[in-house]
Amino acid sequence: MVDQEISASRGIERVKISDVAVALSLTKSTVSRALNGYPDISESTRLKVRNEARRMGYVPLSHAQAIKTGRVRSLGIVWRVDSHDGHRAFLSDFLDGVSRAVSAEDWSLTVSTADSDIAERTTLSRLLKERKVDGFILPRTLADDPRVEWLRKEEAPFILYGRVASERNCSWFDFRGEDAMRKAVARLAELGHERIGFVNGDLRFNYALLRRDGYFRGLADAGIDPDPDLVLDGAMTRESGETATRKLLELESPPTGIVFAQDMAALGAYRAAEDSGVSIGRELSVIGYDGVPEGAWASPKLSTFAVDSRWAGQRLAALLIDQIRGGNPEDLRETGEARFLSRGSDRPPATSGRNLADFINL
Amino acid sequence: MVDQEISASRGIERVKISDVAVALSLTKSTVSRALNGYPDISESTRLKVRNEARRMGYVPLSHAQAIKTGRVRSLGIVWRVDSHDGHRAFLSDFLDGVSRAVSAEDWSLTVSTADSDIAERTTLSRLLKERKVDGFILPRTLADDPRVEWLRKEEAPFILYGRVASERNCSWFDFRGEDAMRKAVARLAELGHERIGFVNGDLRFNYALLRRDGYFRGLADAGIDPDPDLVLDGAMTRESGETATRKLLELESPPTGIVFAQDMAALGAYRAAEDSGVSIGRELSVIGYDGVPEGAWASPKLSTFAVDSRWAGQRLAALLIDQIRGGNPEDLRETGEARFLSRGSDRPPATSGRNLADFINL
DNA sequence: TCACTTGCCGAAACCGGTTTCGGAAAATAC
DNA sequence: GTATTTTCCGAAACCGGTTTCGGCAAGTGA
Repeated sequence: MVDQEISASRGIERVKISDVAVALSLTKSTVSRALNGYPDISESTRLKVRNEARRMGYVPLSHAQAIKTGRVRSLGIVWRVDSHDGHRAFLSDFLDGVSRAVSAEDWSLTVSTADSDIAERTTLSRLLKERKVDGFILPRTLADDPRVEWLRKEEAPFILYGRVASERNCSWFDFRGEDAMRKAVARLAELGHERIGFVNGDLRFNYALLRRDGYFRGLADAGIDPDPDLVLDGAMTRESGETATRKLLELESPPTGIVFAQDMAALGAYRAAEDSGVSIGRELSVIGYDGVPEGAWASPKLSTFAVDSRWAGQRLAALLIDQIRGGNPEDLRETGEARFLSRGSDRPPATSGRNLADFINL
Repeated sequence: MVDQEISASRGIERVKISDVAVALSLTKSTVSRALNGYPDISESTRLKVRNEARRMGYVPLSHAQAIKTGRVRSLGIVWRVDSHDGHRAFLSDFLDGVSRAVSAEDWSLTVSTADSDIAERTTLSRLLKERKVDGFILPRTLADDPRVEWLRKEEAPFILYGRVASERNCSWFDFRGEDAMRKAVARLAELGHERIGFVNGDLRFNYALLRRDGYFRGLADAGIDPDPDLVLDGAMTRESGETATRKLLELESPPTGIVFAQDMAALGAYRAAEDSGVSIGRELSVIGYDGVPEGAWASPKLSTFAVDSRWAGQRLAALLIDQIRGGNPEDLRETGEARFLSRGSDRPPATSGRNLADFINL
């Protein structure tokens, strides 16, 4: 009676592994091994255990498991909030992808934010020391990323969103932005553009180096000599994209088409063009990269290479879990392709001999 | 020698509480109580322990603590990805706020996504059963939210982002959107508008009910009779905002100003206005709510009531931690004020006797 | 001086799982 | 029919902390 009152006031009692064991007249060690698929448990008892556990609503406490296994079944992400907001639009999709992959394996996701390098390092360190996570997904990969060396030293599993120079012992997922840039140049060249500019992001990021290479390969493919005046970098926001575009338009011989390494910068071009009385799509063609939703609301709509952030998150999480389970990091690398969305912002140059009819029959 | 090889191959050994104890010739129980501030430890040993622990780099494993305390020091959020993307822009700021508050207490944040009610319920249940989190932050509060009843039954701590009808035993943080709507109407009325429309969000959400009340109070304040034709709901995206605006503009006696419960819908008005040959800010005034970054890139810039999502996240996390530590849920409620950003989209009506000069001298 | 607190720490139980080890029963080999 | 595996499960240690309990030594009061 007293017991009942106490348990009533405490609410629903958790069912623990020993409860399942008692209900089946087994020991908890047998129940544990049955549920975890050990080979020394007969098929019949395994079934009995599994059914009874389900019936009783037994779910092991993850931290109780972790104390012996050393695994908390959780991945960590530290999201940088200090930089350009270009990537903000992706966060929702990206997290959704990670969450899906993680949930599919009954793992979970721990998210933190940081507004500086040291804050990020501090957070990584804390999550690792407290063992809140078993490994990290690292967004925003730098060309020479100090996190890589540090996490190697700490012997913490991790995977990069983006590739990196020092390849040893690294896993990653990345979209082949260089291919996209190359195709973007090819596209503009086919349309008849001969002066094609390139507005890159911050060169500290590895993707910027790759995309620059892609741009130059695109030029080479088309037999166009590169002009250093047409290449700018450091533009990852609308504001800086606007500035960069203005600069290019003020050249003696301005470009008729510009490839942007990032959509947000490309959207900045719209205002610069408007101010200069240049019409996007007619006097100035623009191709972006990322596929931000705003691109569909610009007029004309921004032609761009869209990346599937949800897919990236999903693959990153799946690959990292594989690695934590013992997979060889260097086997756990994947890349994906950015999908071209042909919309209104890329057209034949106004000064070109070709006209719209030619283009349509292309 | 062999030991050394083994420990070398295993890498850096974790320092555990017993290591600290041995180093100080104490027992681990003493070390534990010293670090956790028990009163039966002398000040001198407390200091010695704290210093030595720091020196040795001791950090307790969170799951090892959890097994006895029952607390994992982690909050959970299930983010809905199936709805309108109006809230996506906030996610980054919101998570940043939560993360800050949570880190300040040495807690962490577990994030999951869901694309339906049952998926959300399943995820909440799993996180709770496995005890991955000690409590939940619930975004997107419905007027009659089933999550509330369910979590009460499960005896899980939670806090709402948004208020709710059944107040018993609930904590929340919310911005007073109703005040903003009221002020928005007042603002338009002062500018001389007499026919003021209202485009609301989905009425299943509690904020929509509150904001509608605010709109009507604003009308009452200004002595304007409400006209049911001027009130629409269900618009939380650009598309639906566009449609709603079109409908209002097609009325026999269209509004000269519209208050939107959400910025994304308000931005849809820009396209509707453009198509109708109506100029925003001259023939049609518009005031939004949310403060999405896109508003600053519309022309004219969207006047709006901006909410500080980072602050919301911060307060929600702090209040929830208080609750988990034993605070009374009903004492843990806060609201905040949305900040008005006066920009270009609200002006005196074109047909008004007042002209711009009057407005400036207002 | 002796009884009685008080301050402070050690010993040990405990949390809820996992994993190792050993042994009984059943199956197989000879 | 006995010896030897094999199959399958129980017993107990273990993971790394926290918390309860008890007791020693020093301090206090009469």
